[in-house]
Amino acid sequence: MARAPTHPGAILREDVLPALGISVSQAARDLGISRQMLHRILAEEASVTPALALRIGKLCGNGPNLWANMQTACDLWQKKGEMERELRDIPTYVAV
Amino acid sequence: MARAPTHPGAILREDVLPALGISVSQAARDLGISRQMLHRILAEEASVTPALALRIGKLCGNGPNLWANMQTACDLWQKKGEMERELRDIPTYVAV
DNA sequence: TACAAATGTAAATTAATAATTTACATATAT
DNA sequence: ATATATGTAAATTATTAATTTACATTTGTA
Repeated sequence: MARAPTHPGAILREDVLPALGISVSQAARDLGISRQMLHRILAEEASVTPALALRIGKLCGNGPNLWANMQTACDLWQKKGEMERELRDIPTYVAV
Repeated sequence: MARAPTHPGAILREDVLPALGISVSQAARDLGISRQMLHRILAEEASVTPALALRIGKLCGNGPNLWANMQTACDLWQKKGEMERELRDIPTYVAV
């Protein structure tokens, strides 16, 4: 079993905000979201929706894809755990 | 301006279901979702959530990533359009 | 030290999205 | 002709995202 993918909030918290040298409050203001929302992302409690990926991507200058893809990896990992039983019942059609 | 990314429903409709040779109703049964839901995906009206990407990935045998990533591309494209004004107001911090 | 601004969390509420259910009109195969 | 499948739509329910309000703590600085 591989290990859970890194949540984008961890990267923001550990690497990005320190590198930018701005506070959580300032970053939230810049991003145009509430600081509570940003706190929840940094605590890995809230997910980075497409809208948030676009905001963060603009702030950091590297676009939304990195953030959206990290979140997608987390979503898939989590759902896969929740859906184990249901997924077992889905057949796999093998290509002819 | 690049063109809108392909919706996963288009691939399902044009390529996958024909190749599998099963009906929409049968695919919905196999996937464990309502056929109305599958119809909406095929019509590119509903999005492929992580849960759906896992289901479709199991059915096709190639995993959820292709489906989830296609949907993410669509989500980002759409939101980017809706958020143009807000995104303009977000500054970009340039790395030192 | 006092006080103002910032910080971190939590809970309540509102808004947006996902999914099912019900319904109905049409088509297709036996 | 009749049962099964198909395609769509609308109403409802469930889930998730986001804001707002609130409060206790910390930090900088006058």
